[in-house]
Amino acid sequence: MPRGRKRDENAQKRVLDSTFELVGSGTPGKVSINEIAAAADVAKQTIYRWWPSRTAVILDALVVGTMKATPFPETNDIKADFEAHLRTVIRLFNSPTGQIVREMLAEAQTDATIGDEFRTRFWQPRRDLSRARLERGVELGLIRNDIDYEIVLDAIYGPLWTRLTIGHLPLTSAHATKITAALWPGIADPNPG
Amino acid sequence: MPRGRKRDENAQKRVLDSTFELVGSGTPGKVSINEIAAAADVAKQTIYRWWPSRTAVILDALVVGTMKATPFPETNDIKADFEAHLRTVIRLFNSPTGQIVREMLAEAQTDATIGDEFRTRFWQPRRDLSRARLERGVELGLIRNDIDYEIVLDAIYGPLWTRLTIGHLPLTSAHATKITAALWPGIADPNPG
DNA sequence: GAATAACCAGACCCGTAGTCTCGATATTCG
DNA sequence: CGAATATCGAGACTACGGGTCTGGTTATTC
Repeated sequence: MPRGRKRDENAQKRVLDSTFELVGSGTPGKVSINEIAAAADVAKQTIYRWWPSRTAVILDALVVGTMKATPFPETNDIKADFEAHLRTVIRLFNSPTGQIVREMLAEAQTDATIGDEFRTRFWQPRRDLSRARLERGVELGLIRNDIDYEIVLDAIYGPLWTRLTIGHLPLTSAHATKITAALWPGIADPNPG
Repeated sequence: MPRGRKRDENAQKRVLDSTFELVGSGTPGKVSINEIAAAADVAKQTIYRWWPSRTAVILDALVVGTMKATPFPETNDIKADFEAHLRTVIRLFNSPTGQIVREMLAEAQTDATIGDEFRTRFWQPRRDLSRARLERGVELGLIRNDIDYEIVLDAIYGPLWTRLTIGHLPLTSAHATKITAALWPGIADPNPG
């Protein structure tokens, strides 16, 4: 048995919750570690004992707080599945989580390590799910077997990503349908079965 | 005639050049104003006399250094025009300019004012050109007249933007062709003429 | 030659990420 | 119980960057 005082799991949770709340609340400007510590009612040192940097805390808050937020339905209507999935992503991007994603993205632009972690822990899992669904569609004969998966995935998520990060136009759930509709002619198998 | 010493246009140019060079060189981490001042051989105060903030300097360096970098060819083959345009954008994103764009994007995520300026001075001009080209295609009967321009534009630039900012996969000029090919079935007028 | 405004150099202020110290509190083992 | 260990909170401290201010100098106009 390890000696010494036990780690306060509750404090850890308060840190992540406060981080999610503060960063996600759309407060203009960056959220400082001091603010997080104060909001979580925790000493700064306690944060740095368990996370290596401010950004690591935020990424954890993002991943933990989004664990089960973008499910991928699995029916035989793959197009409808994608629409439904995109709607959940859109809802996510318009929620506090979207704000946290933007913050992580910002950090990732000038810190390659953060970029790696962001991709590994947030981006790739969703993308892998989506790719698997495309592959399944090919098996079922619903999707052309000569598509370039990575290109199609970029085309699916790219529009959402662009609106989230550029903010040139709002992102509404109607876009799930519009994007799917725009892409499907190039994806659907013209000779199904 | 205004009294006093004239503004040193050359110093201004050195600032923008040094900024472009430093930020674009892919040096990991942020470039500080002190570094820019030193590289441009200019006093820090001289920079702040002509620009309101560090970010404003970088945005200026971006816009000035990219003025004529993404031309849009105009032939009767609109699809080919788009491919050519995308190739220039891809080349741009893979050049030092891409690094500067990422830096600006990062700042824009936590500063709405910067976001506005970035959109107005960098993003929208290219997008407007592109939209005009789409509209022309509709006039010529090459493009469906029921497309949602904004959705199509997002679909065109989204994949490039995603690869630049996420970096999950490399962005090569071959993507210009692939993206256009993937989108065109949903764009081209099925009954041309 | 006086007034003006830019220039360089560098001190200075302030806020933030991250470290360090210290005294208090849990927990385990003997 | 008491020694050893590891956490905790509080807050001082360092390092550094954005941005301001001061002061001495130089160019320009009247």
